[in-house]
Amino acid sequence: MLKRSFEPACGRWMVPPVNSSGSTKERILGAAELLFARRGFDGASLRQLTAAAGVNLAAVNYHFGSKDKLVEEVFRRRLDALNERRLAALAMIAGAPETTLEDVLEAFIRPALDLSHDDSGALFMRVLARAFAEHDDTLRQFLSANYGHVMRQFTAEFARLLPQLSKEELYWRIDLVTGALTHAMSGFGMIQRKSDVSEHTHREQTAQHLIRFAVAGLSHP
Amino acid sequence: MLKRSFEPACGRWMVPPVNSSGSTKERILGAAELLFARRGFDGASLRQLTAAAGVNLAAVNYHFGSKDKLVEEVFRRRLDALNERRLAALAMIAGAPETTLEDVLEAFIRPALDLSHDDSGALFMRVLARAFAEHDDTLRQFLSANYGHVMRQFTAEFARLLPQLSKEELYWRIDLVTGALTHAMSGFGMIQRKSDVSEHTHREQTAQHLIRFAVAGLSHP
DNA sequence: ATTTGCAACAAACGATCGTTTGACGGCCGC
DNA sequence: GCGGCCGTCAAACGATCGTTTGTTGCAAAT
Repeated sequence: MLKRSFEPACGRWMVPPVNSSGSTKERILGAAELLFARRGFDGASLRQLTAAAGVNLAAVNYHFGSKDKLVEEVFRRRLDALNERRLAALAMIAGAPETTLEDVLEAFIRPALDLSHDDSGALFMRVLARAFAEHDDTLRQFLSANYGHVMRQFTAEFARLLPQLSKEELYWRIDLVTGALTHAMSGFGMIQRKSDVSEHTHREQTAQHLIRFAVAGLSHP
Repeated sequence: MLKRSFEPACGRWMVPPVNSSGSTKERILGAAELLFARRGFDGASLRQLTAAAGVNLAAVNYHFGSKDKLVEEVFRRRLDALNERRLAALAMIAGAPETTLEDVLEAFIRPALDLSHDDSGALFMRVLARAFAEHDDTLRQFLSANYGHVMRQFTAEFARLLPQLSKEELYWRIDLVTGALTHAMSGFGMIQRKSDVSEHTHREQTAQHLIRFAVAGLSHP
């Protein structure tokens, strides 16, 4: 396949440094996050993955049952916490008369921003973006079945704050915001930020631009 | 891997109907577009691909040299024509005093819209969206080396029409617009449009929403 | 002390991968 | 008619894939 980025030297494929901390399960999940982000779900093999995690090849099928189940677990581990915090933040402001669009967007984006403060969390954002682009039916059904209610609650609040928009118009705009958001978030954990700004301020800037952009896109006449 | 959509019956994996028209090369390119869109570059194997095209397995390596070269050719075939039309449309309006943001966005989006009027063109939009999400270095370098000048010319025109924005601010907004655009375009060729609107009007609506959304996102205070 | 159960391991399984090979047939210029 | 090229084909190549197996070490329970 298209030459992957880090295989030139070191024999067949270079193995990221072994993360020697944590249980076997956690080491696998961490390595999976890294390699799924870099090479995709198909592109990352269990052999690379287990080598990077410093565990035996059979450990994946032992602890997770299959590669597909591992993929689902990678999502579940992050999304459970992420969406819980999103809903908590939304609950603080939903329905209040002084709530603004910015507040709702902040409630949605801030937890993702916090999550990506540690490196592996940032990698997960790229995994998530990849999943969106994959258009894989099984994966989409899994995500919509387990986390669809989150998007539904946020949509309801958007609808309250934008009563002038028809339901269809609102869906269109939210969909486009989702695209921009996914695109921006997937940039986390990349190298291409300006080297003179810290990763932290880069993320903060991203969030600020994203929120102002989304407000404009959602509420334009 | 994650169960793919169409393998339940028909033995191992179902083969899309053989496109019996055109040369071997064109049949391969057509089938590649379909399967790369559905299963990704890694996920689509040459055996599925050649079976769908109704050609021999060895034909890919004979006509294209390798699978990677085939991937590049899939992009080149569409992007050459697409970006030529984009630049032509831009040249008609660039620099003119009465040109609006909508005009420039229209020049960028309309050729993609026209391209996706035939089904395989629409599929290519999903392939393109996938490539964006892949973050594959080789593929990105190929795209930026061959078609980077297009984005540069459009950026220059955006800069002219939005003189109040700093260069950095403009880049941010264009990046976010790109995300929304990619997201929306990748929806072409999908099943999930409302069944009571034709594919054609669906694309037209998408473009209209997209342009208005992008104008708001680019020019907000 | 013995049994039970869990986790890790090397090794192998059959399947599928991208690619290469060598033979076969049709078409052209000579 | 005939040698040379070109496109197609079945078959095979070695590599790598996800998964399974059987064994081992070890700690808790009996």
